[in-house]
Amino acid sequence: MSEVNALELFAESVGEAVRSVLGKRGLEACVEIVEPTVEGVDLAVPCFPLAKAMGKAPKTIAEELASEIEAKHPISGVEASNGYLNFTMDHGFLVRNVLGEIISKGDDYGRKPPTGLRVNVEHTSTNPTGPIHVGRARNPIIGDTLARVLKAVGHEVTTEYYVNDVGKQVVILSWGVRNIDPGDVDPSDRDKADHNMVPYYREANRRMEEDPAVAEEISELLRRFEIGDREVIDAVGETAAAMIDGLRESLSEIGVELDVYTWESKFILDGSAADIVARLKESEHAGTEGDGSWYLDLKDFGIKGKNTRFTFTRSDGTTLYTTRDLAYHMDKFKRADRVIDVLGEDQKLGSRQLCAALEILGCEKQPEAIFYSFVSLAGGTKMSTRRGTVVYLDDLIDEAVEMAYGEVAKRRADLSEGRMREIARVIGIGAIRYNIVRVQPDKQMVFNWNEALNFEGNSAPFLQYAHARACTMIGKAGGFREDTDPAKLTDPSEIRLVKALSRFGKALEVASTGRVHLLPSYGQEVASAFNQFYASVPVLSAGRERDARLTLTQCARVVLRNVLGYLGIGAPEEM
RNA sequence: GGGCGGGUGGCCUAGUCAGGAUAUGGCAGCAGCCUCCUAAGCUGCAGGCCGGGGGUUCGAAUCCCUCCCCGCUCGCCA
Repeated sequence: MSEVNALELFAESVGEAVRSVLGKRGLEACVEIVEPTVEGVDLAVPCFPLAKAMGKAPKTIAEELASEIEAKHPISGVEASNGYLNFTMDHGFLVRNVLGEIISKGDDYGRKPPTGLRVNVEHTSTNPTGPIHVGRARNPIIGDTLARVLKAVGHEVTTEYYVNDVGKQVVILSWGVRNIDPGDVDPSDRDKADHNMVPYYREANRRMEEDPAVAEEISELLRRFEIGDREVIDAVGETAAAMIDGLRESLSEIGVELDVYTWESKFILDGSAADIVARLKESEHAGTEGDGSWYLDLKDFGIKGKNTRFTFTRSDGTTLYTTRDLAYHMDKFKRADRVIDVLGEDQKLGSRQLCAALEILGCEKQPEAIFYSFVSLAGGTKMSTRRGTVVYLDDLIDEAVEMAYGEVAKRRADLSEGRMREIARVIGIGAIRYNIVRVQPDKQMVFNWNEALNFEGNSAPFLQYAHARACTMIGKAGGFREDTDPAKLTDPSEIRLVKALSRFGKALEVASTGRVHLLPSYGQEVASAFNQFYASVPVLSAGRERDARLTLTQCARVVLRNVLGYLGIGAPEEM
């Protein structure tokens, strides 16, 4: 069938039709085509901008133009309404093209051909000083979804975790794990590498604050670390690695696997951070306090405020976080054409400083950052591992899976225990991912158990349910012939569903520009349209329409499964 | 105090970049729908000065100005 998307073809035809009647009047106004908000219209052209040039009321213009435009394939109708030219798409064209395209492309429906562009997505990168908590959980979920969607639009994507194994917090943790007697701390609530270290981390912080000797010991470790003392670096690295193992397990639970783990200490050890320092010192924007510390003055780079300085070395000559991050970004640009960083909103200034410094270093490209606001607890409490005000991702997963199990057990007593557990995992974890990714990243979120565990309406289980329904129907059908005859798919619910399916490619494209929060709404739209179709017309017991309706069901199933897939959510065949 | 981001029915949320018709969905509420393909569903009802106030425009949730509230940030921290 057709390789060209029905929607695009239709939009082109509308544009041509309108341009043609305007051309007769000697007008070359650019034609604006909008998505209509009224029922039964597929595309609309507002005539308001034409009013001035034509010296007439928009309403009159619309009527005049409508009478001249001939509704030829694939346009089935043109109407004037309130100053708009309303176009409807030929039903047969729509149905045959959309269903035909889905059948011929299968799981590739909506995907774009390879672009050859290498895109590096850095996400998660949480400090290895504690388990992943819900406050930071947006990061892996947004990052992983973005990576999946970028692959869908044809890019070569690498995902990467930048492990912060340098710095005070991880040194404190490492000190705690080595120096605190297990008897001095309460055991953790969960026997898992990352959770097991939490009590030591809290206790180490407490001791450091209370005991100057401990504080001095930790400062000494830090000094040795930063001048490149192999023994200290290895010890801290070992602690960080154990922590990362725990984090990786949690990430894997929610369907997030990263391709590359890059350790920050690498840039100290291989001298690239020192090289960055040397190059920055040459810059005309560089300055020094005379005590050995160096900074860049970034007032010419759009950094405002009373302090436009970005310090890149301490007075003892050691590097700072952002300096090492510069070395890291230079490294990433050697490996990728586009570099995307998914970062917490607290990194905004640092990211701008990094971009400015990259420019100073002569780097032609800039990383693209996606910032997200932190998730807080009710009442605005910030999540903090050290203070113990925290909901861990692992606990949220357990809770969601347990609740999903209750729901499955309630309605599917016919399934085996193992099968019920399996389905419950996919549903519970899906609910978490969906609930987090559905919100625009820069909007602050307050964690709420009821919402996080919502299994209805705008939720992953809603999509999964529609998908499972489609699967059972096809299973029960026992074979059918593909039929895309438009004459057999005329119910409004069928047309609505086909239209929803036709927008898949567009939805992926939009999501790939960084607006991943729009993909869940698209999925919701498809699932909702499918459920309406399911409720409005019989499928298995239908007469001459049976094959056509099963074909539509099959197409909806493909799209639903793939939307869920791009969201990193499983699509069980029964639930 | 400066910078950046957010403020949309009781609650959550889309739309804001590229201004257009009765502002998108969901949750909770109310009223219905399982002798028929999974009721995690469907149908209907109710609920809004799109934070406040000015302005630009034929037209503003969207653009401009201003004020208010919330978050982040302004370290030789990471």
